Amino acid sequence: MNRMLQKPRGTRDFLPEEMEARRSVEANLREVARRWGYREVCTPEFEDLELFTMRSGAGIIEEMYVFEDKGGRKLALRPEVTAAVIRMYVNEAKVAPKPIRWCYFADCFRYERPQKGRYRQFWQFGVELIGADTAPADAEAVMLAADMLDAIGVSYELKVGHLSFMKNLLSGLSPGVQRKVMAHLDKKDFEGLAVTLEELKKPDLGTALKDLVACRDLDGAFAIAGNIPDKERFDQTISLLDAAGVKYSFNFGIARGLDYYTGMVFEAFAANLGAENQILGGGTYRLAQLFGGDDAASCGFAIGFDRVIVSLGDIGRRKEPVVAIICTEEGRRRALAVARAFRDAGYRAETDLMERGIGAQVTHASKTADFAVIIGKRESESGEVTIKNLQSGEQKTVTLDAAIAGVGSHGAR
RNA sequence: GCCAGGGUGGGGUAGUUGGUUAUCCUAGGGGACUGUGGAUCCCCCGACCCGGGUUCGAAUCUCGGCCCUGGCCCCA
Repeated sequence: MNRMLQKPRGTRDFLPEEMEARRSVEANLREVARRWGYREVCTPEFEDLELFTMRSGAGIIEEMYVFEDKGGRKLALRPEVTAAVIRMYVNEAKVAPKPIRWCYFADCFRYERPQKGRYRQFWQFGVELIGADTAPADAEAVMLAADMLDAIGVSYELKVGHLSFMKNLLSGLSPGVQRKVMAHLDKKDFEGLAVTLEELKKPDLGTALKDLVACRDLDGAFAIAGNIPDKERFDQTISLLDAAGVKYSFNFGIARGLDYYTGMVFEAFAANLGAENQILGGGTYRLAQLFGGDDAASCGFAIGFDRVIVSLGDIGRRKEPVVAIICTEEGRRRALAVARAFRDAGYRAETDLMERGIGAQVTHASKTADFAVIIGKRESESGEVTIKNLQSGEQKTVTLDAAIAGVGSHGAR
């Protein structure tokens, strides 16, 4: 064992079985995105450090992979994709017809302590809806999120909230104090909250905030926080979600990302994941202006792909029949043609490369394949092939076309 | 950054009052054996996470580090 060749902390290797499972989930997500009109984009794996600090502040440098290139540029491996997509929009696509519907599947990097569902390299499947500043746009993002999670079969709870309720309650406070209060709420640290509000001589606010966080219905939220500026739009969004039959509950305590989210926010959680159980997060935001573009309202979300995979547990990979082409030395050339015929028919066909005897080839095939197609001296003379079903053990000598048809009529292992 | 539990061939394991060549299963390669060898038998391959300390001698005791699993914190 060579210690120099270990993989870096928080990264993973994926064997073929895992990759097949991951790709199958990914394909489901892609298919849902496609049906809703979201087209895939791709941005660089690393960007100017500034792109991320502009959005989220210098504090996040601690949690990023930051490095300097040979030209002395400060760069960072992307910790998320939204900022890059909006940069791309500003750079390349700000005159594209609105709304813009984009999606991405990308690996991201964060320098954090690995634990269940948290890795230093992880994948996100996300969508961004740019340029539609309306209730139907907000509703579409939530509906699409629910559709995607349903499509991959993960069991989840969807929470929808709106930042204006909390902003309403906190409007009298300075931004710094707001941030402090938000931190208390985020941790559900109501004792610390009470102390902070006592210092501000606003003990009543604590009660209202606590009620709001606990509130699970829309009327109640309006009663606690008063009428928010976006009331009409949020009402409309909610009525659209209800009409579409989306299953969700309200949570007006969703506080993360107050920095850049502007209105509706939503999150989804899986029950069986332990501490890192959030599998989706999103909301409406405005970033284009920050990156030098015209103001553009956006709404988007990202799915924590690795957490979804963990939550799904053992998922079946796509089943496909595997055909082992077995031959003797005199049949080898013809075996190549037979293999080609199976491949042309769309099947996965593998030939012997170890120059083993027929028996050993059958042994090997029994572990790795569903069918063995044998081309030896007898088959070469008759012009037929012998096909053996490796599960049932039955075999027969038939024409090549019949053998191909036979594979098609049976399932895989 | 903090806490707990771990780390023996590719996978799973036995082995600690310190003492032969580190056990077994499995996987992989080869042979017996040039048409079913998917069986049987035999052979091969291959490990004590890294480094320091104690000792005549360390997988075992000790210190530090690395990594894994889970939790805390954080979560754009």
